[in-house]
Amino acid sequence: MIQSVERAAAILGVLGSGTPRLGVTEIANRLGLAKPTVYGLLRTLVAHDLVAQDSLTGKYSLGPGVLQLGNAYLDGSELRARSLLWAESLAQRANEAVWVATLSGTRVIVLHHVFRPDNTVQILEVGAAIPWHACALGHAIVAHLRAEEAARIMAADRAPLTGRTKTTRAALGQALAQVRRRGYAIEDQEATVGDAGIAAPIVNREGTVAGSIALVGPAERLLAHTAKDDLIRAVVDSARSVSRDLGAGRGGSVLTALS
Amino acid sequence: MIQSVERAAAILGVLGSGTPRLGVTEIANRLGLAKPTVYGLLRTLVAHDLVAQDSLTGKYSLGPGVLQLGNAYLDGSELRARSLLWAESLAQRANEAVWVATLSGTRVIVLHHVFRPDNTVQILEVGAAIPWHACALGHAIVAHLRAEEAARIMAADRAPLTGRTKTTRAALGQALAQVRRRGYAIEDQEATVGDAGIAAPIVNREGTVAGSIALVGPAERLLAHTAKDDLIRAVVDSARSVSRDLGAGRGGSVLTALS
DNA sequence: GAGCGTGTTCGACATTACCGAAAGGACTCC
DNA sequence: GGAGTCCTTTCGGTAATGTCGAACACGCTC
Repeated sequence: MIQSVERAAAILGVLGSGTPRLGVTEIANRLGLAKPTVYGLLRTLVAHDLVAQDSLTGKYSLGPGVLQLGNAYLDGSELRARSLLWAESLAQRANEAVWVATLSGTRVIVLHHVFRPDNTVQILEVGAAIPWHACALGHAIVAHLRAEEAARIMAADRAPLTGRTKTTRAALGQALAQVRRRGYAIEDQEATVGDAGIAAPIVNREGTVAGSIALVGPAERLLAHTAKDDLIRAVVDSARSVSRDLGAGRGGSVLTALS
Repeated sequence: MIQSVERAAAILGVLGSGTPRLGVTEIANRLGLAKPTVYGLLRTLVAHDLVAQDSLTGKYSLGPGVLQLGNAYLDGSELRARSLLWAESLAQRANEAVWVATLSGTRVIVLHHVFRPDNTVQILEVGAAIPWHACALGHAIVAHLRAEEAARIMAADRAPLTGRTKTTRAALGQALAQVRRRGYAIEDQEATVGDAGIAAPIVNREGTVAGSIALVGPAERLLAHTAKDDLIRAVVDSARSVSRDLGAGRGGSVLTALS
């Protein structure tokens, strides 16, 4: 594990989380490093456009290079490519917004977002990072990880986003067990007040979770008794279709949970 | 300039350009490094989710972390934030798509994209990287850079994207001089066959170019004699408005060129 | 104008990452 | 089926490399 690269990545992480513009001193303090160390790393990152420096204040922020890389990631993402059509079809069938996501660290990153087909103004959430414990997308993924990975993720901090966010280890463990039993995850206003989610895991050809697909929308619509079961079926069907496109066999450990 | 970080950035660059999945050997060859060196760097990048490894083939690709960073960059971008409203208004006024971009290396990165307001299916180009010499957005920016920076960028390779792409130093120099004289840039099918662009530079509070804003659409509509002058005026007005919001003074070196 | 807060430069120390050579697998082709 | 040929990965010595303390230059506030 190369130390300086690790520190450079840590700097990018700090610049990417919360406050967008930081000084050398501030970054050095947050990472517990000497100022010149951080300065050298920053200069290198600036040279590669991964970090930009405000020439007036001297403070640093992320640079346009990371956006370019992010776009390249999306272009190359097999999960995203395979889910485009199924996500569209799920959105039409359910008349709700669809998100496809994958896990990165302890957060879930939105790879694809199909707007609810009703011509209202919606903002694109592609690239958004959501704490895994606060959304159905995250539950669907983490519930099917290998035990050691799941343990590592459970050990991380779990700050509540709304009054309904589950944060205790017991509550989350129980939720995950339920996801494994049922084959889908439901979240009711744990990430955003008013919004709920229904998600199911997507499996790759090795039989491990590659991500998840979810319906996201107002809780009263998504969880209404009249619609809920149909929506769940639609989500699970879509997840299975994407998994099949990714090459997952029928006998995968996760797929059996879905059937 | 820290060597290992530079090499890590180079690896990200290689993974982000063209072929999405590469092996250790391939990357090592392209960068002229020893295999174990690349391997160590990759392991570190994988640990931070900036790179992902296909556990079946062993090959590497960009990871979800870069997408998260790209999104964070957009959230923190002052240029993007200030241009949101003006871009929307420009799109309405011109009834064409609007792009806002900034320079990264020798390419122009799209920060914001307002669809043409006609309900047709369009794909979002945010994050796309376009060679500076092939688009009006790039010309508008490079024409107003400091001489040394402009020289550095002129020195880079200029591959043609269409049959009409200008690639000679003379032709580009002449085009840039024209941009400086007129205060806007026009491109006719140099990046994409059928599409043209009209762009104007955006200036920050220090009086240097922060990016550019452009109308992008079919050449026969954008460059029609009946509409062209109105569209140019609309673009230049928008660029000036965004610049003002960014705090640019009236006496800036670039702004004078605009008036 | 003194004091504090920046971002930045310098240089010596020893930590650190580089690379050659070789090992462990997977696949193919005879 | 077994030898050949890729591939990724591991090891360990060497010297290049990045780290950090102290000091500099600058802008701001009091």
